[in-house]
Amino acid sequence: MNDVAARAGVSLKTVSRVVNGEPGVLPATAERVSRAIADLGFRRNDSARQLRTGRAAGIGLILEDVSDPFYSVLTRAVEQVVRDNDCLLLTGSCDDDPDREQELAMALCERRVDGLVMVPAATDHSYLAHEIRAGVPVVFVDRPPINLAADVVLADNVGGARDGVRHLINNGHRRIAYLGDDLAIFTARERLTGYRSALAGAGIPQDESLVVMGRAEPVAVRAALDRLLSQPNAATALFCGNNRLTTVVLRELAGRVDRPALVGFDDFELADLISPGLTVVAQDPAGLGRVAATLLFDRLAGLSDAPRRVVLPTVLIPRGSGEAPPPATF
Amino acid sequence: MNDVAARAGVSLKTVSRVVNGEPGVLPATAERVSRAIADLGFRRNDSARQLRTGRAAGIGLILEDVSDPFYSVLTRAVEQVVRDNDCLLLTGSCDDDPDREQELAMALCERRVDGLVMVPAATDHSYLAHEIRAGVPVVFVDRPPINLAADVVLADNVGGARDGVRHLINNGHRRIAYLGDDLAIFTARERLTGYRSALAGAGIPQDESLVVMGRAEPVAVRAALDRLLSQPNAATALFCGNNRLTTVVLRELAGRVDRPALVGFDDFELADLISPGLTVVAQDPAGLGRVAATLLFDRLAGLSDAPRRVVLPTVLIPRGSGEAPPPATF
DNA sequence: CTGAAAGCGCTTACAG
DNA sequence: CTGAAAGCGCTTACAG
Repeated sequence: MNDVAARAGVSLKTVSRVVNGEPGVLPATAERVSRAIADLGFRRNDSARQLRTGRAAGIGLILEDVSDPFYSVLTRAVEQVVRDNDCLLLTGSCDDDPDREQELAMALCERRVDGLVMVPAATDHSYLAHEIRAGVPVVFVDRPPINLAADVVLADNVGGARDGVRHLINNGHRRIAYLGDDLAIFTARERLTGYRSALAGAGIPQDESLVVMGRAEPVAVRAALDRLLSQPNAATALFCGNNRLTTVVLRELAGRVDRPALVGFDDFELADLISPGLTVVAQDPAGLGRVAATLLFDRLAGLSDAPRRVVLPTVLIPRGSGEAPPPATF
Repeated sequence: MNDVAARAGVSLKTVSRVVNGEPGVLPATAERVSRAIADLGFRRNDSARQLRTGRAAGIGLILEDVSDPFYSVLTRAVEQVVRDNDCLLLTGSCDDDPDREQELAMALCERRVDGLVMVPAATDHSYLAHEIRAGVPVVFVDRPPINLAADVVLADNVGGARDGVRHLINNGHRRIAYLGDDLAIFTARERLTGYRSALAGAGIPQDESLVVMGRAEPVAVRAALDRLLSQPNAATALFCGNNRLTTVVLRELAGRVDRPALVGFDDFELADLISPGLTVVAQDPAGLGRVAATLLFDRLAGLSDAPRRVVLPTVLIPRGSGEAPPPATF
C-alpha cells in the first residue's frame, strides 16, 4: 500500500480509502490511485486487515466427511449463505473423531473465523464455551452439542423414523427389523426411538432380536441379515437407519430371492432407478445447512436470544421397496 | 499475549517461545506460562502471525460444485493432503461461472493463501500470472488453464472415452451415439475426440446425427433419445459423456422397452445396483485431488520445474449395460 | 477532500 | 535462558 501511495503521490490513508471504496476522494485522485494499483498488481493483504478490524470475513465448517453426499449437499448450502454474506468458507472433515473435531475447531478459532457451523463428533463441547463467550457464535447441525448451550439445527429423526416404520406397518408388516448406526451416535438413538414409538403406537410388541446396531460393514450386515431373515419368526421388513447402511443392505439383498420390504432413512441419487425403487424417509440436507448458516449470520448480526433448537421435517417418499406386503402366512 | 506475559511475570517473547514450542525455556518458566495461558483461555491470533510470517498455512480450493459427488470426493482427497501438511482448507463453488471463479481466486489471494487448487471455469487465466509470479503456486485439476503456464492434473479423457466406445464396438455395436456436455467444456471435447478415435480405429464412419452435445436437461435429453432411437438407422448403443447426463439418460430410458446398450463416463454410488448394472469408464476423483494437492505442496516446498501435466488413467468397469449386443438385424 | 500518528498481536533479529 | 525494540500491512481516530 505504501508503494501504491508513493507511486500515486498520495498518502497511505487515501489509498486505503480507494481500496475500500470509501467516499470523499476526488475522482482525479482516485483515478491516479487506481492506476497505481493496477500497475503494481497490488492486492490488499487481508491478514493485516483482519488483525486491525478483528473480523475475518470467514466462517468455519466442521463435519464428518465432505465426500458423503449428505454432507456435501449440506456444505453447498452453507457455502451459499456464506457467500451471500461476503464471507469465505473454511472446511474440515473430522471422520467422527472427537480429537480431530477439537483440533479443527481450535485451529479455526485461532484463525479468528467469525463463527462456526459444526456437525459434532465429540462427546463434550464445553471446550467451546470460552470461544462462544469471546464472541464466536457456534451453530450445531444434525446433532446437538453436549455440555454446552448453543444453537442447533436438527432433522426430525424421531418423527421421520416413526413415519417410515408406520408406513411398513400400514403395508401389513409386523415383524420389522431396525438396522441402525452405533448407539453412541445421537441420530441413531433418535431414530431407534422413532422405530419403537411406531411399534408401540400399533400395539406391536418390541422384539430386541429385531434390533441391530452397528457399523455399516458388509460382513456384519450380511450376518445380521442372515439371522433376521431366517430365524423362526423372520423379519418381513427392514428399516435402515442411514444411507450407508441402506447401501450395504441393498448390496447384500441383491442376490436374495425373498427380499423383505425396505425403507431407508436418507435419500439417494439413484434411489428411483433401482428395482424396486427405494422407499425412503428423506431428510433435507440443504435445508439443514441453509438454516444453520443463516442462524449463524443472525447471531453475528446481533441476535441474542437463548440458544435455539430448530427441527426440520422429513418426507416419506414411497418408491416401491417399502410397499411390498409381507409374504402370505401359511 | 501481553496479558499472558504479565500474569506469568515474563516477557512477550518468552510466551511466544512457549506457544510455539521453541527450545530454550526453563521448564519452570514454561510451566508458569502454560498455566497463565490456560487461566486466561489464551488462543494465539493467527492473523497477526500470518502478517508477520507471510505464511497463511491455508490453501484454497475452487471448483464447480461441492455437492456433485465427483467434486466432493476430490475435495476430500485435497483436504487430506492439506491436513497432512498442517494447513487449513478454504473452499468455494463457482458453478462454472468465470466471473465467480476469478472473484473467488482473488478473494483467496487477498487472504494470502499459500496456494490454490482449482477446477477452472474461466476461459482466460492470465489474471493469475501475477499471483504465480508473486509466489502463490496454482495447480489446475480436471481441466487445463487457458493462457497460463501452470501445473495441471487431468483424467485420461480421450483414452477413457475411446475404451468405453471400443467396448461397445467389441460387443457388436456400430451405431453408437455420443451424448456429451457442451463443447465449451474441455473434458467434453476430449471425450468426443476419444469417441471419434474409437470409431475411426474400427473403421466405422462418423455420423454427425449420432452426436449430441448439450446440458443435462431432461426435456432436451428426451428429445435427443427419441430421435436417436427411432431414426431410420437408429442408435443401438449410447455413450454418455458425464455422470449428470448418464443420470438423466437412465431416467429417460427407465420407461422404454428396447433399451440401447449404455456406457457412462464417471462412476456412481449405486451403479452396480440398478438393473442392468451400469457399465462405466471410472475416473479417479480422489486420485485427481490427491495428486494435485501433493504437487501443490511440492511447489510450496521449492520444486521449480517447468509446469507439469499429469494424466491419470481411467478404468472400464463392465456391469451389464455396456455388454448387451445390438438387436438382431432383419 | 487529504494526511500523520498510533496500534492491532504477533515474530524476527539481535543483545545480554 | 530471557528480553527490548522494530516492524509485518493495514485501519482507526483524529486533525486540518
